[in-house]
Amino acid sequence: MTTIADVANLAGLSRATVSRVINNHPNVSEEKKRLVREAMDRLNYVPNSSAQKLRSQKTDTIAILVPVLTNPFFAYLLEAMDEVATENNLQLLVCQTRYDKEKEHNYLKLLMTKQVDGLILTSCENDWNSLAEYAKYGPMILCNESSEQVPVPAVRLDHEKAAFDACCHLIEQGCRRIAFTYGDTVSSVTLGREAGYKSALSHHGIPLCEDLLVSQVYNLEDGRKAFNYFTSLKERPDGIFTGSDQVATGIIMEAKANNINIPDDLAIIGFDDQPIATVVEPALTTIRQPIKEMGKKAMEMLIEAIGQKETLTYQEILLPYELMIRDSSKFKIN
Amino acid sequence: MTTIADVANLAGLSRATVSRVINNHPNVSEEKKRLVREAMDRLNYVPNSSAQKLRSQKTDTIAILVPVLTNPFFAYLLEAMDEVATENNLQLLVCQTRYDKEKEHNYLKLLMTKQVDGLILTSCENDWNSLAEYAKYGPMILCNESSEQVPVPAVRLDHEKAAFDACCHLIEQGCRRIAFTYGDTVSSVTLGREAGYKSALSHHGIPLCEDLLVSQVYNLEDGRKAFNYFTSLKERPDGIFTGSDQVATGIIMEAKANNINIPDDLAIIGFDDQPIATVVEPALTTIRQPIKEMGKKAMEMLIEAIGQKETLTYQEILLPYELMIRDSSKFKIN
DNA sequence: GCCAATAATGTAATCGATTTCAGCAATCGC
DNA sequence: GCGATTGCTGAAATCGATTACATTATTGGC
Repeated sequence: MTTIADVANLAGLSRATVSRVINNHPNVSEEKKRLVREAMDRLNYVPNSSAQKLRSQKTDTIAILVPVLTNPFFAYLLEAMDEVATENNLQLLVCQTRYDKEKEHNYLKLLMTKQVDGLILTSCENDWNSLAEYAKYGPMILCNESSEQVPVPAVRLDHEKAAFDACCHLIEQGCRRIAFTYGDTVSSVTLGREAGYKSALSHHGIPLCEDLLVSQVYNLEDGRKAFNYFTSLKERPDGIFTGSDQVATGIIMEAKANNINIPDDLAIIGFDDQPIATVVEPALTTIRQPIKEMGKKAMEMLIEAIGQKETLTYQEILLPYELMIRDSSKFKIN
Repeated sequence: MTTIADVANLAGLSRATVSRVINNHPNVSEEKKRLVREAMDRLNYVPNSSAQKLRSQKTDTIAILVPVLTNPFFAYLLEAMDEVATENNLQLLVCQTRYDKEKEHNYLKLLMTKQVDGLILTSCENDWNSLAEYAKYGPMILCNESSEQVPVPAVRLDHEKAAFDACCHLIEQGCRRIAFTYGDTVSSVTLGREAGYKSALSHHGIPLCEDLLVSQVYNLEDGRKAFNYFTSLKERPDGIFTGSDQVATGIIMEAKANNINIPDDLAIIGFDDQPIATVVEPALTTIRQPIKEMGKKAMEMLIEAIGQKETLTYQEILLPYELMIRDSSKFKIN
């Protein structure tokens, strides 16, 4: 392996000068610059980045924690973050937690071990206290999730309000037994949506029925299962607010396979407005999140935080959402 | 920041001993182990990984180059790789090239700068020669793509044969003017599929028509555009073999919006058998790739290559595929 | 023409770990 | 009871860069 010393020798200069050329320091004569460049070319030299990181105490790498990449919501979020990151010459370390506490813990340690300059959390399995612990070691931003208990800024949308709107829409369309499916029990996203769901019900004087709340529902396949669970109930729901377009799509497909009419027998609302929402038939009513802006904003905030070196505080940036009303929830009245 | 020296001081031992405890070396007495562990706990010590990497000359990190994460094919591939990687205590550096030559170059440099122990390429923008150049610096595996010109093993399926089968199927269903959409022009995937497409046509004595070959078609939206291009032709195709389920879905949706009957007016075949293939109506005929096995296999081979330190050679592992016949291509006859 | 300021370069310390080597103590075999 | 082996520990070199400081050469002002 060729090192900076080899280059210095070949160029007949000191390592310091070579380093200055690498880092574009001023005060290096053109003549020596040329010599160094030639030597670097001839030796096919590339600086060892572990050494650079160790010495300079920064990594130019940012960790993004996502539960899974196969959920398009997170894929699009990552894409947006990646855009901003590469513009700023930062690398992205993509970490899939798979909704696993321990995996998440391990990835959070990246901040402690100085393997990354900062970290963005898009979902959270561990409790907020332990998160706050990690936040001491380096800048961190919450994106999608949020908690007042953590001294960390958050970029997200108002899931409570969004869920409230979605459920009110179902009620206005005539639904009276509304189910709610979600993924994680501890996530702030879930808690917000659940609160919105419940307040919409009580706001319209509809009693809450625990049978209609289903957790651990993440993807298309889970959606199918959820549908079958609901049809197994004595009193079936006539509307479902799901936490994801994938789930909603799974429900619709299984409903069709079972000759249940959507939306007349069962109205469905998804979340995210992913491409699949307009592919499935009937097209899915859903809540559009400004994913791109969310990812960009989170990354921008992190970059600023890294630059400033000040300790972060709790702060929330709420982004707008939009209820996209499509056929899966329409004309339930009459 | 607390270092190994701080721990050594507090424990009243040398740095060497602390290091041994960290790395689970034998020949450290239980007594000292305890002392070290206590000191580490008390100081909240975590080893600095840049220092570890520099000294040990390995990173336990693997770079995966994908064009985009929003294409589910790559998302699922990554998921499979991630599974094997985490089992082996390896980190994944996910790199999105966005079909950009320069970005790809930069990511390939990770191998030279020793930022990663190995690298998997799932698509390739640059020419094979320059790739071979990078391959000198560390182990590399091609996954999905392949080329005899690069001394690197490849895991993929036989795209030529798959495309041949797909097109023969269209022909058997009665299609006579078959279009072909693909993404990149230089990719080996495309070249293989194109060859299969052409040989299927000539095998059945169907003339090739350049109008029916369309490139730079990647996603749902591109699929819609492609459809509109095809309908603008004087002689429209009666069957389309696309390079991706996303594209095929876009075509189907736009066709429906234009009252074109699928498959009677236009038969469609996708590629990958992504979830969306069974969501769209009519369900999409497509070629199922064993994505999970492909990702796992590629990662396993890379891990082995990293262990062995031998120079790699050209080698191909072909995985089986399956033509999933669904409604988008059925019953064209009569 | 002299002194101060500035530019260009080198020396050596440093980042935080791992690992070789050597030293010492304890154990073993006979 | 003595030499050989084994187990445990520390001193110091090392990985490959960056950078504070020192040194020398050059320029500028008056």
